[in-house]
Amino acid sequence: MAITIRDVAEAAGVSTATVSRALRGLPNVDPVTRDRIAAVAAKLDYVISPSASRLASGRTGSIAVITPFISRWFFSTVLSGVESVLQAAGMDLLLMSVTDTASGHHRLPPAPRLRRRVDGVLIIAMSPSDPQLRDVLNLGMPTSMIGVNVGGVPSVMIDDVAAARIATQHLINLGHTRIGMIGGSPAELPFTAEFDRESGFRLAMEESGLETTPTLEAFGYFTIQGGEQAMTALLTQKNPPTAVFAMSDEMAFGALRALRNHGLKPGVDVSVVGVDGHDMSEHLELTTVVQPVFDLGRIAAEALLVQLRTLPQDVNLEPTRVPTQLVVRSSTAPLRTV
Amino acid sequence: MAITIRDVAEAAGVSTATVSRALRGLPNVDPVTRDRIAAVAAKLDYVISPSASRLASGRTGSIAVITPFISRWFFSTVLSGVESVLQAAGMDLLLMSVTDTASGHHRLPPAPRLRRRVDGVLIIAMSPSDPQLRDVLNLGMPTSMIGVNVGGVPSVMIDDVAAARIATQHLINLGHTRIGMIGGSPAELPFTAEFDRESGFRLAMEESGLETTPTLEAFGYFTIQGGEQAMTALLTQKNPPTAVFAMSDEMAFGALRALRNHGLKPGVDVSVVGVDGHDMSEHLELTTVVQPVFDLGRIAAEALLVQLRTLPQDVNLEPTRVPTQLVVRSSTAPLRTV
DNA sequence: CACTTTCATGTAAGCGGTTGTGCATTTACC
DNA sequence: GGTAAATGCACAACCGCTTACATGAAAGTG
Repeated sequence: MAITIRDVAEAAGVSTATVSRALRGLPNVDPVTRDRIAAVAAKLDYVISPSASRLASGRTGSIAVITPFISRWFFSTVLSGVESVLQAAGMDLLLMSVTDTASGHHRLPPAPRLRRRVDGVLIIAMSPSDPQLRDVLNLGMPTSMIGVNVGGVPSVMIDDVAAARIATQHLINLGHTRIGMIGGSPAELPFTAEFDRESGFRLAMEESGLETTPTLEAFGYFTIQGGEQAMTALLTQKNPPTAVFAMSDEMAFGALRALRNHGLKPGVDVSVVGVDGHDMSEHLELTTVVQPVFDLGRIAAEALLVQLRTLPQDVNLEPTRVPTQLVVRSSTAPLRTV
Repeated sequence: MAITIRDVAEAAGVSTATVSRALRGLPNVDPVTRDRIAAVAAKLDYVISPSASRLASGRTGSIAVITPFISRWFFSTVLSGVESVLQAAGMDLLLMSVTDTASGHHRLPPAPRLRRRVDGVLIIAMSPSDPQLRDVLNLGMPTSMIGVNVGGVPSVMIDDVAAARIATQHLINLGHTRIGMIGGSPAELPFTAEFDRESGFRLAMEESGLETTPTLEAFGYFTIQGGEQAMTALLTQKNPPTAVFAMSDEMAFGALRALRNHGLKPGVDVSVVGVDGHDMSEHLELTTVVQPVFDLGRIAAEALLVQLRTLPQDVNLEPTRVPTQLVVRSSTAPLRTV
């Protein structure tokens, strides 16, 4: 049916072995022969059979990307960065989400679907304590992680502690002392970012001798809706905060909305700062700590490719930290002196 | 090294053929034998080699998803819907973007990378006249498209003409007569949606005996930024519109921002309506024609799976239309009588 | 010039499954 | 009880490529 390497070999008057070597650019092939083979292959419109190549070589030429969400801004932007690198490298990108986007419940665990199927795995922001993550890591295949800190596995991330600290410090510098926090969730499987950003928040508060009170902390589940509810909860306190640190821009968006619903102006009545550098943050005038999300994906993918060509003992296990930047907009402003 | 089907066969005292049939649930296997084989396979922790299976059977068990963008809301949401179906069906999802997200220039065309690699292709919102799309369709493999209308190829989409017409009619019903439009781009490769939404807009205007003037039409390139610039251009006309139909929510967001920058209030000074039902549209109080984006992906993926199990002549080539719904929010309001 | 290297290519044994064919052994039927 | 059909399973030929090893020729060496 389709053209095989044998057809090319016959047409070029060589063996299939030579065709295989010539087409893959291996050494020890006469340049003249190589050109002839290339010409014949092109004329016959030959394309290699990936299945056969994979079976024979043991390499799949594909990478699995495992992510808890596909359509959320952070995840799709990371994915975009990953894809740009893998496409350039000629690698296939297998996309697998870990949770059911529609119903929220967990799907088939990814680990069994990975074995013998991909050369490496790229994991986006799963919880370090997620058993599914453990299963994947136990596979022992080349792995690269984004925003997850697990010892002994290469990863790339921002310094979440520093990011949260800078954001909080910014509020403190503006004169705020009653500062609230909108976190992720009280669940037992926190993301690395969630954990670290909380630390950064507390650290900044402590450094300035400010108190953190549980009543000024709420959970927004990293969604707009959740952020709105969290902010509403904070605003209905007896003594509401004058400024709020939200762990993500999307929660901050919700917070801004809650403010508006209460007739309050962001930056005037209550300051809000987020973390992410979401596409819409500029549009909504949100002060935020911008992280290079596309680059996070790009760098992690590149690290994985390097890993595939490197001896295990030479792999860099230290987390790669990428820089962040505080971008101040009108959602934060000096505390109004009453 | 790894456990093969032969190991399982020996341990179970049968031939590899029987193991193969048993594990795949094929008929003509004694239930007792099947159970024994399943038990042995589980005990040995056997996983099939996809490469070998693919080579032998000719089926790859994977679907390529081709999309011009990964991180934009519409595309990542569609992708999410696609993924949910393919994952449930045990199919591998190969993600390929067509344009270089970083630099904007075109990458390797997808067609050569598709041959012998996937069982089917799913295409999201490419231009019907894109030569790359032609190349892919010429491959003659099972294909399903989302938001693209090309004769003879199964597709799923909303009725874009109707959606635009309803949105425009809504503005007309509110008493507006000077109605502007923010379209995609003046490029020679319009998306189907772009083309049809323009038709819908003109149709609604004509039906009501209203004039469309080129000076009240601008291009927003389907981005927030572009929408903002387009709206700014419209506002600086001698006789600016009192209402604007934007072809997408993201452009509408930009339009809202432009209004704010000019000290104008959406719904009070100028009404804005979009199309999409973007996550943020509720948050920004944008009136919009909601389309079920996740379902678009889900339905297209299901149609593709059906196609893989159907004779070519039985494939439904008529575009599947999914319903939309106008959601009215405060960005649109009756024309202020001066 | 005899001898060792190097280089270009061929030979053939896999890689790990799938599936058409054939052969017993049951089961069904009259 | 004899024949026909159905069932359960093994045999073995692939699927299309990769790669260790073999081979012969050309090039380098003292």
